[in-house]
Amino acid sequence: MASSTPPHCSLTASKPYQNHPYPQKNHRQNPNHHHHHRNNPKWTAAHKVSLANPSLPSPHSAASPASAAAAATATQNPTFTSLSPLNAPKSDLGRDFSGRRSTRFVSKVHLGRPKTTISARHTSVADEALQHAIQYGKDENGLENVLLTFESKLCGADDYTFLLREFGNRGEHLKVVQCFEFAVRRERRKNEQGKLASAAISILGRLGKVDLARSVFDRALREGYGNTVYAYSALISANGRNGYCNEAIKVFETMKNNGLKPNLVTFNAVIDACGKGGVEFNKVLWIFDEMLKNGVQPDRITYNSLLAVCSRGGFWEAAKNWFNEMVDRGIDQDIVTYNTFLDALCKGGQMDSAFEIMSQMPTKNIMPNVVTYSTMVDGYAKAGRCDEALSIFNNMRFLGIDLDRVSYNTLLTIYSKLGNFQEVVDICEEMDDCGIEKDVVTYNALLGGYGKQGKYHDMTRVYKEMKAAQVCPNLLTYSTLIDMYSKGGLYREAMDAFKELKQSGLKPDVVLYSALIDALCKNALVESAVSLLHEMTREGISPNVVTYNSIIDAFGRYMSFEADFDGNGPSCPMLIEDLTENNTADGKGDSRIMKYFGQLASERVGPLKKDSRGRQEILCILGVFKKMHELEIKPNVVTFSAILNACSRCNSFEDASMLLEELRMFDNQVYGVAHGLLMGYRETVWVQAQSLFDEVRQMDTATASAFYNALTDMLWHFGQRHGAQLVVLDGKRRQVWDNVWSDSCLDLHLMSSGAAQAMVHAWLLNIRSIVYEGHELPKLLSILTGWGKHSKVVGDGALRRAIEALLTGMGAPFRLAKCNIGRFISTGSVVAAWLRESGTLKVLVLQDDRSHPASGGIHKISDLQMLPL
DNA sequence: CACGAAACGT
Repeated sequence: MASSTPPHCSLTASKPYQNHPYPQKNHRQNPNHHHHHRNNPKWTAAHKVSLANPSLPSPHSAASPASAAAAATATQNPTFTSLSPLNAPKSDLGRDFSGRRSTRFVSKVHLGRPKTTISARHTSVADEALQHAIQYGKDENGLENVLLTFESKLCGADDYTFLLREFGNRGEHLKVVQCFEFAVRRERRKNEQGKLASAAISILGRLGKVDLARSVFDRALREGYGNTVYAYSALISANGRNGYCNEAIKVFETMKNNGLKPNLVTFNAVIDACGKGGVEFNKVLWIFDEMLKNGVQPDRITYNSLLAVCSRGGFWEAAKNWFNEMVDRGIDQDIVTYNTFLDALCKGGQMDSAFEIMSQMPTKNIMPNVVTYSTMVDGYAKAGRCDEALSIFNNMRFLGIDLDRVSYNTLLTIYSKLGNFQEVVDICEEMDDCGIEKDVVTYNALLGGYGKQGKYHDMTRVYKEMKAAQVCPNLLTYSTLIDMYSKGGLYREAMDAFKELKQSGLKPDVVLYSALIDALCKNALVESAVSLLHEMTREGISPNVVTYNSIIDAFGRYMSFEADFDGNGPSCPMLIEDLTENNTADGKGDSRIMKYFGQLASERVGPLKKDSRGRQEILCILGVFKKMHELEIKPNVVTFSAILNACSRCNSFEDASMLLEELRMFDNQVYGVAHGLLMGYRETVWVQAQSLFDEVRQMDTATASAFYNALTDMLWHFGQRHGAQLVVLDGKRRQVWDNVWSDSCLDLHLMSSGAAQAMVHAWLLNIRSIVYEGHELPKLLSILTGWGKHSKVVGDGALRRAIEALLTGMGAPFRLAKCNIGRFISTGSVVAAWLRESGTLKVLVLQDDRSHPASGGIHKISDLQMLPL
């Protein structure tokens, strides 16, 4: 195990669905790949690159998806640019199946423009039939009669296909089915029947009726006209566009097994399905590769779908490569290309690049539209740059671009998150005025916004309003309600929402379970949390990294790692898992969830309850880690922070080393830095530390500061105080905590206690150098600790007390401000005098308990046990 | 073929 640290750990892959794109597939293109990985020293620059850029699938510069694709192109399909004989016959199905085209038809028809200017393949009789169908075909019999009336005049599959599409445009899925059945009964020619089937499948797919699409397909197969590339492609697309990506891929495989050759449309549909379904990046590469090998030339839509795959996973570098590849291949780029590419950049946090690309659009004669702007607005908001988000939005308004529901929802989400509810109300009114109705996304954003601010009454009110407006709640709605109510301690309401969820027939997903588990964790009901973890697995819902992070964090928080050999602690749920294994009957899980709510509501156990179970719990947490490995759940930076925090709560090196060992299994680089600094091999690991910090800094400040806090706390806790200080200074330099210090003020409110203490020393040393350079200090000096908002226990002032003890301990002349208990103050002259005292420097300078000059040796965790505490 | 909503950390 030790020697096979998984290479797939990604610090930056914080989205659980985001699979790290390590190209298991790529060694074909890069035979050296595996060789390289195994033999590389642990912390090469190569590893760094793979961590820093989730879009780079391997340490190889040549193995980015696009260049992998390019390599495949170059080595396996030299005829890429020419039409290979393997290429399936070019079809115009792509155009034929386009819902947009038919929509355009409708508008043109309705504008009364002469039909001859449209490349319509249907006859005018079909138009007439449609008008009749709209007028008289309201019910099944009516439509049957209309169809019978026109039967003799309607001309083949093209006319019927036209009707199918028009019914589709009107959302009439039952009419689509009826019309298809009517038409196919009257058609003898197999290929015409096939056309009808493909059209019906595609249209039903667009309407979200995958089951109906499937039944049409099955019927087509049974009746001998369904075994065509077109029907399969339509079914793939129907599944893909409705999120049944695995099913889409299955259909794709079946199709090939039946001897059919996928064409451009098929591949486009499969790749598109992958993007929607969040399929592993490698799988997509593999399919794209297969496409090239089969001589099917990718077109604009293929690339747009590939870009969408990147956007989904945040693989912005791959997107960049593919975007450039399009230019190289002479493939036209359209507004969709740009919007998708921009979205990939935004999702990858590359806002400045995105802005640059957007600025170039007009020079390419592609004008940014409402989608472009919404994408950018959302990107800036997600990057925490709300000012810029709002200013982009105002730009869009200024340009007179018509706002759509999505753009309003995006804006609404921003104001909800900012807690600016006056704006939220105003926007809702504006939407009303424009006749844009709130949809489920709007309501979910509102619910989340009010909930996050603790405005549970408003949340309840909005939920009622939602139901009154007959907007059907979805799983996300219930998840939000349950999560928010639980966080607010309103377990009764949470339970009610859960009951409604059950009544609606929706099934809890991993997010909902994770929210419940987190609620249990936050109330120190870790055992219940772990047993719910097993419960969800039994229900067929796989936990992900977020689920585990909650639990690991709770262990770190509530476990005391003191050895306790009474041996009779409550048994660990992990260990009795098998006893409850056969509990899969439907409904049992639900009643158990109800039981957990009851447990939460009873408040018998407060968040301060600490069990002292020692070894038992160590075994339990090790079991949790083991399971995480078994399920191949990739940790992220939150996991690392949670493990480091747990280390800070260990009373012995031994326990901490056990946890660090877990860290090592997850990620050698993070382990290397944490362990190296802890052991005093700072000089050896500092370069690695720098590259690690570079990556951490790529993330948002909350995530980054959490990691810095956790690492520093751990070092401080185990006496590596100089090391801790170097880490916080690095964090300060990278602005992990904003505006930590000025000459007159040190703001510690975002810092953990170890980090804050190390920072106090650093700041005072800095002030001291000002004094020794002969400069005046500001009249008033302050140290802010806040009110414990960021403390593990809200309002307990742990940080304040730690700083107070620290200042007292070193005799620093600061006192608590009278009006603000989170603020220590002093005057410049008093502090300057103290700094000039002979003993002061000595108490300010921090030392490490352990330090080793650079020796370059490999240091094992077992070294820990050899050293004194 | 493009844009929007949820869980972990602070």
